[in-house]
Amino acid sequence: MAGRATIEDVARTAGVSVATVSRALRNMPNVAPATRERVALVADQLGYEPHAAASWLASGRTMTIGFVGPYFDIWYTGQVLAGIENVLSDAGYDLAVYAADTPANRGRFLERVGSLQTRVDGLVLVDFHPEPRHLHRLADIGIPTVVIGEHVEPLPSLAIDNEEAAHRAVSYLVGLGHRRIGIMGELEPHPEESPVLRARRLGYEQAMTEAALEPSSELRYHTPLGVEGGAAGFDLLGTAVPPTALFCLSDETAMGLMSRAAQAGVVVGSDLSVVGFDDHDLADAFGLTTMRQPVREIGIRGAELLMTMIGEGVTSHEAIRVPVELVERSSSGPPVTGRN
Amino acid sequence: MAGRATIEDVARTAGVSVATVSRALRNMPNVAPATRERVALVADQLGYEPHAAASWLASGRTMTIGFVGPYFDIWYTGQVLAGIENVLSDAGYDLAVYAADTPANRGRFLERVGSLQTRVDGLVLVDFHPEPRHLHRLADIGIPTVVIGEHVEPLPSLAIDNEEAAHRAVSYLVGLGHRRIGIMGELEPHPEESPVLRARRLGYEQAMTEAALEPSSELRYHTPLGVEGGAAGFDLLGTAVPPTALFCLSDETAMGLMSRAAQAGVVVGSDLSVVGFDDHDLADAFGLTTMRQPVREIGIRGAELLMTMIGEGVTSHEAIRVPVELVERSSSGPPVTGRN
DNA sequence: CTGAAAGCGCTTACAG
DNA sequence: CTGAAAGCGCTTACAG
Repeated sequence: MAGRATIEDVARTAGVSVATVSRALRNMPNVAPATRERVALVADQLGYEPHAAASWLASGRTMTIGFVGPYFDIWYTGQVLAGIENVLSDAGYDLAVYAADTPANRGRFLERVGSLQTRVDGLVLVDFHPEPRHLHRLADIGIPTVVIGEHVEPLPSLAIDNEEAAHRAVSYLVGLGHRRIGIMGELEPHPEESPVLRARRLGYEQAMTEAALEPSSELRYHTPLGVEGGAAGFDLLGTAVPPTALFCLSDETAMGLMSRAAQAGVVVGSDLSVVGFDDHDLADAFGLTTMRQPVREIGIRGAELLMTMIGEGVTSHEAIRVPVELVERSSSGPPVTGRN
Repeated sequence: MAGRATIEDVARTAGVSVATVSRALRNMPNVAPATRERVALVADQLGYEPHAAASWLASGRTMTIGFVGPYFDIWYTGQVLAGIENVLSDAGYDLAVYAADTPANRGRFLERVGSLQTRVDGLVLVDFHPEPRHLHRLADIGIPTVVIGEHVEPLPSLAIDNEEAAHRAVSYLVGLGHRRIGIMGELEPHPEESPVLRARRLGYEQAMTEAALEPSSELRYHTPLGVEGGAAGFDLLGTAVPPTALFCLSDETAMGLMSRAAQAGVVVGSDLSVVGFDDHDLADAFGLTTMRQPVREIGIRGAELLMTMIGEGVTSHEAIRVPVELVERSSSGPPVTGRN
């Protein structure tokens, strides 16, 4: 209420110059111990807090990192965000979040991306899928950036191998004896199919082909990702010859599907095998077989990489491959004999 | 790469003063249309982006809102955050997020809260539970603040009536005929019991008492919130006389419990009735009866309230009560006759 | 409608 | 080890 104390107030009452206050408070070298103590004491008494914008303007450092990600209300984003937040707050950085879910939001973000240059010291891009021209834009701006969810040269990145993981999931179903294996989620030619989902679809197709199975279009079930999408997706199955197994592009899709299947009397795990993707918190509760990706760890490692880049002023170009693990649960099993 | 363009560059090449550039670009009155156009054109050509810190320092406005919330990896927080982000980005505000989950984090936040004065134009506190001295601190700082999740005078707030909602949930179970109704979640004397959870517990106790039932300590199952906690909580039930119904303090707890129960051969909905709290995305898939709170809407309304306060420079003290709805699904039903 | 100038509160060479 | 001073890039009365 009495007005903020400024560095000048501290300097005056401590009987030193503002330069000395600045150095003392930031623990810079070349300050006499006694001086440092006195300044700290006075600053404390006055309740002095440096004005972020002023120091930022003078130093060029913002001590904040930008997080650009899809929907904040999905499980995946929350996990990554939590991991990142943890590392950054330990390192003394603030976190500014930007949603880039809808095309409109992405556009808005890209328009403003130039302004980020003066707003953040670094950037984490989660599932952002920059196009080449956006990459140029980002490169021009020159903010240290880490990409999560895919590899985008020349930026450093952390990502799983979606194609390989999907291939493994489907091969697993093949190994169980399934022949009619469907795929469910956002699929081409839907415009929303992201590079991540495309890679998973390709892995599916390749595994099918390798097993001499036809990834026919009948086995492709296009539905939005998410719980509702999965529930709706179940209704797409009710045609002539249903699949005996389904590879779902996300756990949420799989769980939505499973719940609708159960309502319809379909026994998941025998009538219909389901494999998901993510290892959502509730996947275990659902008995869902899935491809586990260490989402939270990805966030942590991404943030750590960014801190290293900023701290040491180095530019990384490494594309880190994060392992994915098949977690077998009760939603998958051999096909029921006598059927199919 | 050629170095950022500054307002001075724009002014020089447009042949006007920086003051005029500033006014023109921010659509302030008293700029000749022709001038405005020319300035805009030049700014565009030069790729000019105002330096956030400079304008912030000069104007005192940061155009960013602080979000303080618990764990970013839980469903509730993600929903609120998504709602808020939406409103703020439409209004042209940035969002800075601060985790205040662990006591350590809360402490760190409170220590730094003074510095927020110069970092954000407003604050949203989600389930933060400020103590009186913290409130004073916040009041001293004088940042427009909206509280979500509880009512904290004199700050404006949005919250459900946790006690009433819990009361309703338990009365519903009573109405079904249950007598041994347990409560599960984080319970006193556990130090982590938040005001929110306490209110739910009180609602439970009151409903029990009103029904002439004893909320005995045997019926209190203390377990961490979350899926794992619920699963672990099931094992606590296996004692002498198990409850026929359970009120869980969160849907995640309820779902964890249900999955473990199913594994153990307990039929949820008849052997054991379960009512949760939240209406999680997956509650429907689980057939979970629950108290639905409009989480995302709470975020949206909170952000809108904050925008109004900031935009119109008014201080609100309203404590907005948000309605909660009982959603009946298959996890609850009358107790099995012949038992209990 | 426009400009000159002060000022926002720091940081950082530079000089001592 | 310390201080004087320039400078970061804007905004905002004030004067015209």
